[in-house]
Amino acid sequence: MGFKNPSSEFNIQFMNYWLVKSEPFKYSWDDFLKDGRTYWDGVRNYQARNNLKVMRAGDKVLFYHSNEGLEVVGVAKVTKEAYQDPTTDDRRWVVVDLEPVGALERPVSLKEIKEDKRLGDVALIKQSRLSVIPLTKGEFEAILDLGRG
DNA sequence: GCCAACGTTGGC
DNA sequence: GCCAACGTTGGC
Repeated sequence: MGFKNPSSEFNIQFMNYWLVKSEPFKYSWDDFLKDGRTYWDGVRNYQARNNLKVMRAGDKVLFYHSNEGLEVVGVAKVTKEAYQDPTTDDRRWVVVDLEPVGALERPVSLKEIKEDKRLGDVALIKQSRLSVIPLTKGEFEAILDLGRG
């Protein structure tokens, strides 16, 4: 999404939207709030990695609790674009930095997402094992909408 | 705890 | 390049 002007550093970029998964017993939304900022490490899947690589500073990211909770709990934003994953020497893997924006007033469950017509194509449903998922603006806003209670 | 879905690996 | 075996993820 978006396009570059190759003749300068000027970079016109549309906002992109994402959803990332975390198992709350490993790294929860509360841990994230406490840290105030984190690098999103541990991605070891090429498709998810490719998604990390095209994230741009300012992109909005929904924070989803997998395995336990099974719900979207908050919104984050990208504060630093992809760089070498500091937890490995393997050059294939990258992280981005994320900062919390705010919790949803009400968590949005996987069940609700599945039941919402606007969200029928979300990879969260179609590709349940992918841990970094692109969303359209409409999908992102639909989830925020559900999170307003 | 089980199992489906899917990615990766390795033998051929 | 195919495919079986295996490992991992994540929902139930």
